[in-house]
Amino acid sequence: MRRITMADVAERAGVSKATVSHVINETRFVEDATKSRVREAIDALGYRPNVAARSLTTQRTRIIGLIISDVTNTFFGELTRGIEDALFANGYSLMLCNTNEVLEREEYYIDILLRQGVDGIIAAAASQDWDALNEAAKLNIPIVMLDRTFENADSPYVGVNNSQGAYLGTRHLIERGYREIGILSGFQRLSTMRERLAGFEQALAEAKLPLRANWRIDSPLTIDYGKRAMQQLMGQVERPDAVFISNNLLSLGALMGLREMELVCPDDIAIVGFDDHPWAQVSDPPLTVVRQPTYAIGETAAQKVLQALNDGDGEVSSAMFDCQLVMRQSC
Amino acid sequence: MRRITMADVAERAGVSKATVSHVINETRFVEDATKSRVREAIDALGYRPNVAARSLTTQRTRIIGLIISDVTNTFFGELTRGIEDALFANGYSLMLCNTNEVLEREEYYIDILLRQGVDGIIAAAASQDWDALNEAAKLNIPIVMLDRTFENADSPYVGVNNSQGAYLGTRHLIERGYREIGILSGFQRLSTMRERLAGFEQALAEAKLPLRANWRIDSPLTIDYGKRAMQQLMGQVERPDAVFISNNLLSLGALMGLREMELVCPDDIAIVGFDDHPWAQVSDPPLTVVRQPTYAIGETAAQKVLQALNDGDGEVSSAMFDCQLVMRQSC
DNA sequence: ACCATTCACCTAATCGGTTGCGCAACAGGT
DNA sequence: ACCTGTTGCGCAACCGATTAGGTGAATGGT
Repeated sequence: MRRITMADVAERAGVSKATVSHVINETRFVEDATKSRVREAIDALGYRPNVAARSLTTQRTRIIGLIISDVTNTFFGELTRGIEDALFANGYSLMLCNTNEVLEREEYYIDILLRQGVDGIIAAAASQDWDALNEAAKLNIPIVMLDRTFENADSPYVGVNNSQGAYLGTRHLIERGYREIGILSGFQRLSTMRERLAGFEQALAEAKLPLRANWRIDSPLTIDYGKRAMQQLMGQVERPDAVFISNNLLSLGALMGLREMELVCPDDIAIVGFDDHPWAQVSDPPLTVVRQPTYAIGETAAQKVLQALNDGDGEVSSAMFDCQLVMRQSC
Repeated sequence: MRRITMADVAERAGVSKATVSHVINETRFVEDATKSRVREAIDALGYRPNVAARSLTTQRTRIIGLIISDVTNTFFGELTRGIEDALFANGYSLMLCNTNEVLEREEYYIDILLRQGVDGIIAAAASQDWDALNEAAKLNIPIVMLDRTFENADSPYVGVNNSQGAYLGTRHLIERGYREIGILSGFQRLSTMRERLAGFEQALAEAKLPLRANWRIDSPLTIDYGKRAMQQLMGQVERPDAVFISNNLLSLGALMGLREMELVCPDDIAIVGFDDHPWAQVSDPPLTVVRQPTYAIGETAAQKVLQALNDGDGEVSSAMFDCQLVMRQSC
């Protein structure tokens, strides 16, 4: 059975395709009688407009591309949900590109999205300087940097004030009386990691506390590496008595690592993590963390792209949220 | 600056659009010399094929729609990752539709996906009988039911053997010596919940253990309801000494509920949960769970749609994975 | 009664690719 | 020299919508 096209509807309603189109899009006045004949025909035939055909002429797809590194991470899941809700509310769809933090895959996806003709892109970029994205920006398609950004990015950023967050967490450790403080972080090519380290260092500096080189461990942002990092940290003769952990997967891994070494938190080492997670409430011990308003970040990012789409050439501003300290029992 | 089209490339290479198209798609022999002139023109101009135009004639989009209820839930995140990886490997893209378990949103999305002209749909349906989906199946677009299915579904299913899993978990409780066993479950309109309840009941029956009506609590699948359910369960005068929990969010909520009541697991109540989660290793206590091969399920689901796409009319089979018991310390 | 508007809708070009059909040029056979 | 077959590629219709421009009928003013 052939697909039903606008021509079929037009014929059945006894009007031209143009009129059908105008009824559907409400782009021109059509008499009530005609309008309802068209609507009736649409229902009767079960007509569904073909998006590809429409996109071809309008040059718009009502699709937004999202590039993230790991849907599995609840943090990104929550971001995605915020984005999706906002897009849904505005009649846009979401094309999900999960890169598993692989650079080539990022570039490949950018290309795909451009071919696809997405109206905008929201990206949590893994690269430190993303030519592909900047190129896309030149193509005049709005881009929003999510969670992370990079030096020469010329697109608005939506995320948190990472240094403020790290500062907050570190200050908390200091106030609780810890003096020997280390940090588990990701690699410095990620803007988030640079900023969090900066906030951390600032807090230490203000308290005139030194940071020993071997108390700072940078590793890939996975549970497994978090475990190793913690074990490396605590395997040393001179151990810190507290640690700030810049990422939720690292925190989780760290807890596993401690458990394996039969060390207990916070007695052997206190922890403040970054990013909250429902399970952090029931972990052993419940984790004190710096929380980001994740859903809101996603929502805002989506709104920014849509705004750029609607406002035409008006510059779209960045948005930086503050973090919040959630005290539990890991310090 | 105007978009660059195939005509531009053709002109620069001194050939016709047809030839350019054939070079790109390798659909017809083209002399090496010509071929490289075309390729050179493509690079020089930075030409990118327009997907909408292509879809219009080929009637294929190389997009697969995924309908799930909650990207935030790591379980779905993992499924999504498996699906995305498989699609990526085959040059397909993913359109993500997050329904937040809202029925109208599901139906709306189905419609969107059909308009979009997706080549296939993978759906974790919340409805018990999904007319919209069956209708789509009639439209000849391949559909795969993910994780859940429903009575009159005429599409293949990819997921686990839920009753086997629940049976496994419940048996374990029985073998550990528990006799007063309850169950926290979701509503029975979800196939997964029906099947898990069945497996649970079978294990009890075989051990000639009764199930008290008030030891079975069905609730929405959220952390919050998990908490309430557990508190309701344990607020009774006659308490069970063990409970099987059919869903990971409920398990998490249950742990929170216990904590609030200052009850300890497994002393006051033993738990076996469904679905593993990295955090379950470091929770207090580490949770014994029935694990599903989540990533593989997603991957398989994607492969099934692709297979349906390639094989034409060959029937695509369902795939049912087995669950596995992961013993930790909650019982 | 006639011309100018306005109203309600139609015609046809267009978006950017794909693809069936056909053609010119050349090679090979007789 | 002529016919046939093959090789490599061009022509143009088509996919299904949008939209600028135009047309006939009805209305209204003088």
